[in-house]
Amino acid sequence: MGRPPCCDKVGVKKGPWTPEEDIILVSYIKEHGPGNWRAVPSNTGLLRCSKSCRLRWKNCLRPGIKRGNFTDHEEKMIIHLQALLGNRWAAMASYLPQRTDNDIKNYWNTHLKKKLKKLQTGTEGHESRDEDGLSSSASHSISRGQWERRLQTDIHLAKQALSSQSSTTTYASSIENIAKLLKGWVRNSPKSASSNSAVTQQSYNNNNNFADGGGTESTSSDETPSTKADNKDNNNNCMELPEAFESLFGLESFDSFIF
DNA sequence: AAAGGCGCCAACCGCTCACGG
DNA sequence: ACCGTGAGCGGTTGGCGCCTT
Repeated sequence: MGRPPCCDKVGVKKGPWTPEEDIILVSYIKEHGPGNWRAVPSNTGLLRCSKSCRLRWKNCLRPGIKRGNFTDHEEKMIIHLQALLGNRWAAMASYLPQRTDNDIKNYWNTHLKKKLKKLQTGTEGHESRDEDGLSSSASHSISRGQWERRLQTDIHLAKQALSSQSSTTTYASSIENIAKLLKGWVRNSPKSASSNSAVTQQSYNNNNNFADGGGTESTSSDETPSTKADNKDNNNNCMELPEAFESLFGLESFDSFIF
């Protein structure tokens, strides 16, 4: 007998998460706390593998996540950290607690790599760079010790910024995360706010970007988006989402988050 | 207005690590 | 010391929306 796959390929749902699934996951974690991911699918009835649940929580639902544009300060920190740590995204994320490793990785790959490449071509021949376009260990001009001191300063500043925001990154923040996701869903689904899960999921996932003031302000409202094969198995008895939200988080939560 | 290309990001995949038996 | 299992991590991909032609 070989080693069984980490998750049963049969009966495991893949693809974008629906609001219903998010709510189930968050309410489960509210009760049991994050961890023991193996038990999550069986205990919640979610047709997702443990990895998928962990990732969804970590990258989208957990409290305190900041989305949207990176600040100059964050950008500089990432560049510093990348020079110091290499592509250790999780380690970098520990210095930027509001950002996920996935976010940092994506930002590096889509923005910073190019930015640095441009800079590199601008200063061609002045210093050697690795394949990511970085100064090799960013070293020749300043010492590692200097980098680390600079980093410590940045971390200190970041911590100050964090503590000034909220001392309690509580479970409420993940409610807020879902609310923000739902906000996009509501905007895009003026007609069918309930059991048409195909519409629900499509609109929902099209609006996962809840950047500070930078969310996708799509106003398209007339078309039912195409249904993907993956969505076929969406059940028909899903709760109306605002209701589900409110029943989980309190009667007025939904309105207060959405409006 | 339509088509194709590009950018972005959520999610998946496969590997490694950590830990308990 | 070895093995099995779950968790975590980094690389990669898929697909949607926007932009350009």
